[in-house]
Amino acid sequence: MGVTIIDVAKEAGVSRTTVSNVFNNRAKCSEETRLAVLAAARKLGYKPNLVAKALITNRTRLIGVILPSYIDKNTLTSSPFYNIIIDGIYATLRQEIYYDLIIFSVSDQSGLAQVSDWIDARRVDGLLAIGEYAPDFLKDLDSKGIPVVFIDNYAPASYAHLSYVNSDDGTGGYLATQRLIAGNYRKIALCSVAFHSPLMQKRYDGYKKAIREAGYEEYLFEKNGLPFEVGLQLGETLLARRLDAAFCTEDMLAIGLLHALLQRGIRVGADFGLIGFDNILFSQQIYPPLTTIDQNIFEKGEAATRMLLDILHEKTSAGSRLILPVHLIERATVR
Amino acid sequence: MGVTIIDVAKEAGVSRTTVSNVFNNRAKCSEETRLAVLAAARKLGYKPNLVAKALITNRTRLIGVILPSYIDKNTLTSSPFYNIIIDGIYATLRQEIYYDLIIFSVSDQSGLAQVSDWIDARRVDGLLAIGEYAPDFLKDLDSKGIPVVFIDNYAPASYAHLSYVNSDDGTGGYLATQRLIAGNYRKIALCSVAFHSPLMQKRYDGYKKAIREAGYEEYLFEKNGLPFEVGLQLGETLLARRLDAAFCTEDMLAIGLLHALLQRGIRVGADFGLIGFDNILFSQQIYPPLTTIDQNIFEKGEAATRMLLDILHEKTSAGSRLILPVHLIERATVR
DNA sequence: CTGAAAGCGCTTACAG
DNA sequence: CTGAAAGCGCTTACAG
Repeated sequence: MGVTIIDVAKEAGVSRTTVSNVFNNRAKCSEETRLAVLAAARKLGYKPNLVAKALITNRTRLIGVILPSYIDKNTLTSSPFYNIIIDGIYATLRQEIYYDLIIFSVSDQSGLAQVSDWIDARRVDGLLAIGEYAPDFLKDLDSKGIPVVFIDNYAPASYAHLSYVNSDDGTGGYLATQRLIAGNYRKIALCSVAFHSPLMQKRYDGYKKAIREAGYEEYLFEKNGLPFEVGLQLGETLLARRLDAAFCTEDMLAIGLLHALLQRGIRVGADFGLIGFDNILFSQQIYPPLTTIDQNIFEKGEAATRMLLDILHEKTSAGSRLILPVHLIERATVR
Repeated sequence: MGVTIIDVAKEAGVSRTTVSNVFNNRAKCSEETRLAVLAAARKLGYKPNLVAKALITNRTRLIGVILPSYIDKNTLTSSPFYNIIIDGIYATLRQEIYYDLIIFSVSDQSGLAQVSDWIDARRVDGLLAIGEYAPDFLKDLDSKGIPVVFIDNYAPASYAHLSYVNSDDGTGGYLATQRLIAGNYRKIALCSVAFHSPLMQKRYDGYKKAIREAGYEEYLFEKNGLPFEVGLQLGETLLARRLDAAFCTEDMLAIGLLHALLQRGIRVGADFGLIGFDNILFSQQIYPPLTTIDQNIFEKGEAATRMLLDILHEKTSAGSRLILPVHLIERATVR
């Protein structure tokens, strides 16, 4: 530590400008000096200081990720969804040297102001945000002058500097419900957490459409809380109401429900149809494996990151929108 | 953006030193000027620039986390363990204002050099590292002059600047095996991935001890790969060899095995005893819920972070070691 | 209690 | 092709 560009310049017998040029391969310099600089740097163990570089260039090469963790303190633990997204983000970022991630975890709505300050303090180059936030916060983000790409949030459409990538949630809800109808189940529930969010409403729209087309009746079960726990509690309710199928708006909810059903000796698939949404890894690891709507979460993370990077490099403009396709994954919880 | 400490100083009619003092509440200044500075800052929308601050103070308030992802690109997705750790880290960090996390994900052993450069470039204040690494890399980390705290790595004991927090792995293996013996199973397998790592050897030691005390025979099944997949494949093998119980050195392995067993119509618990290790959230969400060894992963993340922070604040010295207790969680996969 | 000055390690016009 | 100089936004002795 402590060896700076000046030391390298002295050692190589050139100016610091030249050293800087070599390291950023900007101005063309003779191969001779280039080698001399590199040799001096290696000899001295010189490591460029990104902090100093960030100060002068006004670019930190830091991407902030905003995660809503007001649902539960243990965001990552309880939401497999976020993990896949983050894996997708990393996979993309790793291809660009020296872009790093810094995660801002929003513990509650009142913590939003703190996150806002944090973003300013760290001077991140861009932002990736997952999920829904208060309108004021969106407005605040929009005013920061850095690109932000949302995942699973339809609101950015009304802001000039916010972009988003979402999945085709409506079609997902439709496909799931249609499959249940095709499986000859009669009383098909829609189970949801955060039911009133725009995202869930789209999934509900799909359900509604399929139900109407079949001339069936709607059965809505919505409750707030941790998805798995809600699913667990819903088992009893659905059985008492004599439902024989359920489309759950997220996998963890379906997995909780599956647990409750299995516990009561129900033969899921044969006697009760169950479809989730997300296709998290977990959904195929449980037994019986869950039939679900795949929304390519990993690719969603990749796409959002690619979009942000493109905006940063001015290959795309802010305010872009992308909707990714979904499809049904047949497994064992539907006959 | 763009408003600096100088603007605030002008607006408040004081020097920048005073503004700096107010924001870091260092030197005592009159309440009057303090208020004036704060008012000016608010009026102008001043946000301190952590990058500039980091350059001058030589402290970035950034903690690096090193994650081994050479097992699988999708580290977070496939390893619930890491998520809990990271949640624990965040929970602790959030209590200290302006400490952030930057994650270095090691894609393969050859990527180690890159991670090393990265650490230097970002000038992180300290490091948290999870899992096992090549000896050369440990040596390299040790030489960086910043504190690093390991989780699940026994090697740091031989380095002056590396600390660690681990679980009582030996006792865990012992408790699990003992419980299986008490359940009257006769042929108890030990299933493991990364069997030759020091960590797994400790769990194996516990197994061995219990098996010997009971006068039983050892049955070792080890294979490298993704834990869940290995578990899935092991089902057939164990059944063919007429084993009637298994202690799996990690939950995801046990969950894969459980899946394979259920698929073959085995009544797990009644006819086959199964115990995992970790107590990830998943282990209680599956059906039947998994009997396992709880190692308090969340608290491990918290403890490691606390330790790092204490070293950073010179309340503890580098080279510390902490072993956390484990205990058996009774659930449904053992009779 | 407050201010003038030096400096952290880099980049970037601008000359030559 | 290479160098001298200014400056990014802050902190920190040191005077007063």
